[in-house]
Amino acid sequence: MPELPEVETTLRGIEPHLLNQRVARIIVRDPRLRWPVPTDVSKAKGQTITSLERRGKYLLLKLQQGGLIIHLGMSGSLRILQEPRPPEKHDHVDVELQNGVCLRFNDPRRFGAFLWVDGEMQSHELLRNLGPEPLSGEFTAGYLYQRSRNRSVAIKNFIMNGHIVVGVGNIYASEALFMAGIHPLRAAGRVSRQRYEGLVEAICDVLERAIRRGGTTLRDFVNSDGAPGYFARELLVYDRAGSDCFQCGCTIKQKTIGQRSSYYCPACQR
DNA sequence: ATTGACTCCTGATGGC
DNA sequence: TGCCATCAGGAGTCAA
Repeated sequence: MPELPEVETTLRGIEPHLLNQRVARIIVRDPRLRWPVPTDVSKAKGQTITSLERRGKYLLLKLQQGGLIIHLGMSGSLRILQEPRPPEKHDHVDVELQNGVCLRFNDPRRFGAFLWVDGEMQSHELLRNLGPEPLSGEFTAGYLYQRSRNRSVAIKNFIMNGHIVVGVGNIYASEALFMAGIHPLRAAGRVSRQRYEGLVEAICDVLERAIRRGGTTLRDFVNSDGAPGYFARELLVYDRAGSDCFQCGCTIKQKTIGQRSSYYCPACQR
């Protein structure tokens, strides 16, 4: 479910409640996530949370010694509870603070992750080989152009590949390709340098606007207050199959690309 | 090295 | 009401 804007929204929501706070204990009700929640997470007990960061769609909670990696998968969400509340269905993990606040991880589909790292977090296997942050200076047309040479993979899959660039998921990939006028099936290696300029601009623009709206809620995304995001009303193509293209008026198409639904305008995107 | 298919899991929705 | 098929904001893993 959550892409970069939704994870960023979650981070901004939880950070003020967690930063510089001490962990009282971690309760694991159901360790069966994407990987089993390790018993090591109890090492957080008694430690202060020294920083919270986002890397792609991963949330990093750094402690004095080690840290937690949290990924929301398709259906995960984090909530801040100011006072104790009985757990509900799929509330798999709680991080209880000594001041009584609780960070609660809920994930119906259990594709998310809740992991412990002993040493430097960025050297963790899951993070080590990730591509640049799309909203950083490293993410440029030149970079995408160079990485894409001689590659036949569809441009939509290419920009959704976290080893190329992090954080761009199924919604924002469709949106950015529409904004840049690029057909989602076009081979990444057959996109010109100039059109990569437009694509980089589109990716940054759509992600920044989505963050401002608190992310996209299509079905079940909620922020750390339990509120939805409001970017869905600004989507140009995603989930609009059969509707009129806002740009040219012809019909938005839906096609499965790399086992994911993709939306595009066959006239505007080439 | 790249690629594409498969997999994990629960819940919502729609057709019959 | 029930039953079944299909689909869903991710991404690691495997085989070719």
